Parts: sequence; structure tokens; C-alpha cells
Amino acid sequence: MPVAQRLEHVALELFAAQGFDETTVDELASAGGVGRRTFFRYFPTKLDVVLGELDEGLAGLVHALGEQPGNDPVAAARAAFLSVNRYADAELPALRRRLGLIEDVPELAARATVRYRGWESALAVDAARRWDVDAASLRAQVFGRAVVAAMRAVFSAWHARPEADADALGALVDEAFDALARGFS
Amino acid sequence: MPVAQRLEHVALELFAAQGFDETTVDELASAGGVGRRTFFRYFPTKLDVVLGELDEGLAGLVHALGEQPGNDPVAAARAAFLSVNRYADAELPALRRRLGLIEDVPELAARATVRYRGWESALAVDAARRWDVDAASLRAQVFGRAVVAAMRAVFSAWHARPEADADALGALVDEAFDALARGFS
DNA sequence: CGCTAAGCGGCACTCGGTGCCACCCGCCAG
DNA sequence: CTGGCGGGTGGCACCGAGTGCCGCTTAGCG
Repeated sequence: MPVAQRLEHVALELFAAQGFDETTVDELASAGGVGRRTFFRYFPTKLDVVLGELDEGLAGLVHALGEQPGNDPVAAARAAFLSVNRYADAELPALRRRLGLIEDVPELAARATVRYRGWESALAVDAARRWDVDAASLRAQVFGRAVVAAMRAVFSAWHARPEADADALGALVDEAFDALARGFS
Repeated sequence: MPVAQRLEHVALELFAAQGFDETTVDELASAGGVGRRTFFRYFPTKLDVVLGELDEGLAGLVHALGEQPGNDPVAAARAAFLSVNRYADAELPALRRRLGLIEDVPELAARATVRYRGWESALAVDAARRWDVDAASLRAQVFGRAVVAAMRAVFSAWHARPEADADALGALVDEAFDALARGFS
């Protein structure tokens, strides 16, 4: 097992057992069988052990957006999100643990939203293209941020239901995008 | 001038002059004429010097939401935001500096979004009440987060226009809420 | 005049994060 | 076989944010 993956696994274990703040980097490193200095070579920050692959999604999202036809950004974003967030059943428990940590530890939630900024602007750019307006236009910017906000709500709702599976996630995504498409009035 | 206010003023000065990360708490404290330990008695974190009063808005927002009639959450939220975000001309430069810092320094942006969580849930609760649904319902949650997302976009757009005044801010708020009300499809 | 209570701030400590450098290893050229 | 060479490693010293402790000053009051 590669070092990074082992560290990640061990870290989620320790965080779940004794809490994020209560676990020092020294513990993570020695539990992973490496030196503290080496730990920081694999993860720039203690926070990044938890977030890790969450933003690999960005490249995938951009790609998926590019493949969607039509000039309805909502439909495109919905399809892109559904295609990017396809999880195998075996991945769900780890996903749950990650989401739980991100919701509980404010610092992690904060760091996660920074990651989402890339998504927001990618979505804004895509919407601007389909609407044929400037990407800096307020409507496009609001769209990008609102979509990410909706996705945060989806993950939060999914995490709150202990037995929700991958299909349930898809259903929630659909519901959220319906709301965005139709408006709130 | 009270200590907290003086520290805040001096801090914004120093951050603008030499950057956020490049300014240590020691500098802030001695520039404000207090000891380092005292600084942390007024601000739990270096970050909070910048964000400071930003979340005093929460209590005001909740109050303003409570005063809005009708069962359209978008209209209520729009009115509440307009009433809370009434800035005097003299406050605008300070607001600009704050917004600039929050946009530029990722750590500040992150911390700010944590503050917004209170707004998100307040808005969700209000919407749930007007729609007569559960506050935990996905639609209400998406609404709360989308509204805050839209407000972030508004502040960002306003900040990007160097000569925008308080009226321009109101116009942007209206535009953003129109988008949320009508939907994006 | 003495007592008390509250704000102040020095000191020492923990922990996250970084720069530097010595070390160990496998690899390749001579 | 040997002598360099390069990458991964991790120890060490350092910085800055944040915290607990405690002694000091000072203002207020009986």
C-alpha cells in the first residue's frame, strides 16, 4: 500500500477515534510509520488528509461540463455532477466519514469551501458560455456559487440519512437542481 | 478610542501595507499599544480582526427576517438583506478594504464562510416557515445556502467595481434575488 | 488607608508548518 | 568492484498562532 494512502487511512481512523483537533501530526506520522517531516511531504496540511481527493473532482467536473450539449446550464451542471459523483458502494463508508468530519470540524468546512471556489468559477464560465454572456456577469457568478451551495446542501442531507445509498444521492441531486431551475418564488 | 476599535483600524492599515500573512500578531499588538496577550483577549484569532463586525449582521438579519410579511421567502430575504446592508458613505472605504482582504487571503475567505453558516440556517428556517415545510427539507436548505452564495457573488461584484456606491450595492442585490426567484433555466 | 476585583501583559508551552541538511538507498559509469 | 549521483527520508532548529498561568497595576469602595 502506497504511503499516502496508508497515511490517509490511518488518519481517518484516528480522527474518528479521538477527534481531529485532539490528534497531532506526530501521531499521524508515527501511526503511519513515517517521520513527521515526511508526512508534510505527502500532505501540505493536516486538513488535506481529510479533503484529499475531494478536489480531484474539479478536473473531472470541467471535463464533464465540456461534454454536455445544449444551452441550459442547469441541465449541463446536473448531468456533469451526476457523472462525476458516481461512487461504488465500497467507497460510501469512507465518503460518509469524510463528510462527517467536514461538517463537524469548522476548520475543515472552511478549507473545503476554498476548494469549491474552483468549481464555482468553472460553473460560472460554463453558464456564461451557454447563455452567451460575460463570465463576470452577476447572473453567471450567482449561478456558479448557487450550484455549489446546492451541492453542499445535497451532501449534508445525504450524510444526515445514515442508510442513504448512491441512488439516494442521485435523487437528492435531482431535487436540488430542480429547485435551482424553477426558482424559489 | 476604545482598544478593540483601535486595534482593528491599525490592523487593516498594516494588512493593506504589507499583507496579511506578513504581519505578525506581535506587530499588531505593539502598533496598537497593547501586549500580545491583550490582543488575543479582544480577538480570538488574527483572522477575526478583519471579519469582526461581519457577523453582528446575523442578529440583525434574523430580526429583519422576522419582520417581513408574506409567504415568499425570496421577497423576505431580499428585503431583510437590503435593510441590514445599509451602509453610510463613510463606511464604504473600510468595507472595501475588508472585502478585498477576504477575497485575496484564502484563509480569510474560509473563515468568513464559517460565519455565513449561521445566516444559511437562519434563512433556511425562515423559508421553511413561509413554505410550511420542515426546515431540514432539502428545498429549504438549498434556499438558505443559495441565498448566501448569491450575496457572496454580490459583494464580490460590488468590490470589483472600484467606484460603485451604496446604491449600486442595492441594485446588485436586486439583480441577484431576481435570478434566484426566477430560476436559472 | 487597606481590600478587592478586573484588566493587563509577561512567560512558558503546545502544535502546525517550513527550511536546511545529513543520511541511506538503488543505479549507472568507469 | 568502486566511486559518484539522485531521490526519498527524517532529524533538527526555527517561526508564528494560540493558550494557561500568574503576578502586577489600578480603580473603586468600605
